[in-house]
Amino acid sequence: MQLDFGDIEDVAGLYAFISNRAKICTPPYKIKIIAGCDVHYGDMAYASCIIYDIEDSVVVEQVDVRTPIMRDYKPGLFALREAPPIVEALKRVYSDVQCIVVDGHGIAHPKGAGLATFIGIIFDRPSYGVAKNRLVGEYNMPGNHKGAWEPLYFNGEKVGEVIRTRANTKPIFVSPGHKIDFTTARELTLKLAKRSKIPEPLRLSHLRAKEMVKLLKKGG
DNA sequence: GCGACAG
DNA sequence: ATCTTGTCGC
Repeated sequence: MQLDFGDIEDVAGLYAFISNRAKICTPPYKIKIIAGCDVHYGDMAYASCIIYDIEDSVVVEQVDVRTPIMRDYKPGLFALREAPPIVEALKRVYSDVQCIVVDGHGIAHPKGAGLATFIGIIFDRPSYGVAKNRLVGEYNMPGNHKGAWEPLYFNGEKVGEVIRTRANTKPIFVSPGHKIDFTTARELTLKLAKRSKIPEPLRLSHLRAKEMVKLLKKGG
């Protein structure tokens, strides 16, 4: 599959390709090992992948990668900028990852193909997205207690959920990327929201990616 | 034309 | 996302 989105000419075709292959279904196994991936930017793109054991609540592997920045950020085309660095990091993961969670949306996207969907299709694994802000869709504000949630609708279809993973804090937007269902994504999200409203693997990869920018700027 | 717009 | 310290609040 074409992974160099740097100079893709048929962007619409690529999004249709990814969107058409996205499947929403229940994983045939219990997810124990999950990968959280995030990217930060400096002179280059710094991607961090944290492999987390859900049952034992521990990090079992960590991968850092640095790649050139191929595109600017454009709402709706986030995956073209963010996916390449994450793909490079995930290719170097040794563990047998059963699910991938990324900072962004899954099918809750104008074309039904957000970053989480791209990553899920590329690696043919369950994936979902956790975003701090809405991109598309309408919803009602969930109650102010941990676990409260409301469906997110777009074009008459449910595309995600707005979940309160922590009281007195803005809810987050969770949507399936590929090979996962709403309930599984929600349960994983709530179970992994420990130290912050953000799922632990994502919170840690976020911190690590930010740290990399700081440490590897000039030399490294 | 105007407002919205993942990170 | 990034440029940026201390500070208010749970």
